[in-house]
Amino acid sequence: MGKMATPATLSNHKPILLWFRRDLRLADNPALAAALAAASAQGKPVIPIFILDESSAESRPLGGASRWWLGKSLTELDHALKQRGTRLILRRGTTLPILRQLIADTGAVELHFNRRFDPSGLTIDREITAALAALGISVVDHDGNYLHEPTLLKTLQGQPFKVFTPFWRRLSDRYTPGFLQAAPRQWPASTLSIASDPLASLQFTRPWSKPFEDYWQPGEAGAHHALGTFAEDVAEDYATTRDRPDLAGTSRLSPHLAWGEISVHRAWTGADANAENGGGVQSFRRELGWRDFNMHVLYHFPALPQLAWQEPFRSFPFKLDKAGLKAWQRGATGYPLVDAGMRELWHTGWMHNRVRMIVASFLIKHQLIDWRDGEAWFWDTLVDADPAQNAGNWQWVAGCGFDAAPFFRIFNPMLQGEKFDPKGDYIRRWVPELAKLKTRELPAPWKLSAEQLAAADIVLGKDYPKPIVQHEAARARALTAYRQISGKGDDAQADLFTV
DNA sequence: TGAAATGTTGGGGCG
DNA sequence: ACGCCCCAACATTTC
Repeated sequence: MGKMATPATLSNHKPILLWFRRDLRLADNPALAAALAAASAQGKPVIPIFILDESSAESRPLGGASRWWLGKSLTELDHALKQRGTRLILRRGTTLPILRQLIADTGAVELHFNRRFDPSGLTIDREITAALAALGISVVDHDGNYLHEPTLLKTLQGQPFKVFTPFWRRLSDRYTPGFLQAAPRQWPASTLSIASDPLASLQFTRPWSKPFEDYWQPGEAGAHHALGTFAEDVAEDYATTRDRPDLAGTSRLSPHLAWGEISVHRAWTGADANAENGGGVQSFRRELGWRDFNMHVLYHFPALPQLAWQEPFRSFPFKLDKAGLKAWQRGATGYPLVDAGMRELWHTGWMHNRVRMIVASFLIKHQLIDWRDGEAWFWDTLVDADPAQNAGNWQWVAGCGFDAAPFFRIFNPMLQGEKFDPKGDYIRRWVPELAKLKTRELPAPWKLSAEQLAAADIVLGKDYPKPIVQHEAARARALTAYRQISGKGDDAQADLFTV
């Protein structure tokens, strides 16, 4: 019993599989810790694997920016494993046959992973668990990705939460930091030789993703570095600076959390390195709470990425406007703050949170374009794209989700610029053709005189687009459309297509 | 985690 | 001195 030494030749016969998914880290990883503990107790090797499965009908292919990040992150993980004497085994294809083959090739008897709750992931995991259990494999899943897994929190009536604030109250009342454990210093020795698909074969590059390297350090080390910077320099004032896209006022942890390069428990506890960070840390933890809430919502409403939660919105009179969608995607709406955000997204794979709300509101409410078109664009271009966060936040802005912003809350891009980019630094950075304008001239260049434009070397419609919609009219049109679906409108025949 | 329209108040200019 | 008007500042309501 117990820790009796086992000859290495025998031990290799029954390895333990450690299946990485969106938890690409060695520290604070319950599945990893359990696999290593079992291996150590039984003298077995541990084989770390990652499977890129885009085969199942319901699984959504990764977006381009996510692919770029994943390739980098897997490289980092493989590097960290090599430092410990092993390496990451990569496979691309359908999960179950790949696992079956690995088990047949290695004689593995045990599989560990951290639970996930997105619909396609859940489907695959249930299938795997049943199929491998039938083969006599011990499949062990772990709690490693959320503050509270979505299966744990229910209202007093036993229902899923539909409103964030009570959800958050319950979560933060009950929360105690979950699994935290330093990365292992070494890996169990193994003589197994297992083939791995080369990273390049997984096609992780996209033509436009090159500049991302200037802005990000994917991988576990980069994640911890980002948290350290946040705790030291940013967290204290986070409650206010997080709304300022012109400042480095956010954590920038979202892609690291999306790929699980850092544990959400580590982010929770690590944010208050300084005792003075109180208010900012509370505000940051609330954002982590939104991450849990969105997963909670997706778990209980799996159609979230495709279907409005609130039924009246399912018949919202969206416009089919390919040109308008393209203008939004390219950052050519003629509204400088909107365009700045869309260009930041394109160049860096990320957009400041407040600006995300503004550009999303603009697409849905000013342009009357389906929120799912925006969701799809973000899915392709965000390095932090996550099925729950992306869909949940788009439905929130559209006003059709759980606890959503009311539809009649329509952002005014000019006002938002004055409030949250008061010196115009953010607009000037991402829309450099407007850089010579005076700060008060920046939010609405179409209102400027010929002299003002000339002084800044701008020809409107040539150097920078004219606005594709007119704010006041677009706002009125959105409210009309909203009244129409909410049943409050007696003007159902109102012309929604002339702004 | 809005904005605009509408309502109220109070100081100051003015006859 | 007083009432009247204007309007900025603030508050409330509406979308």
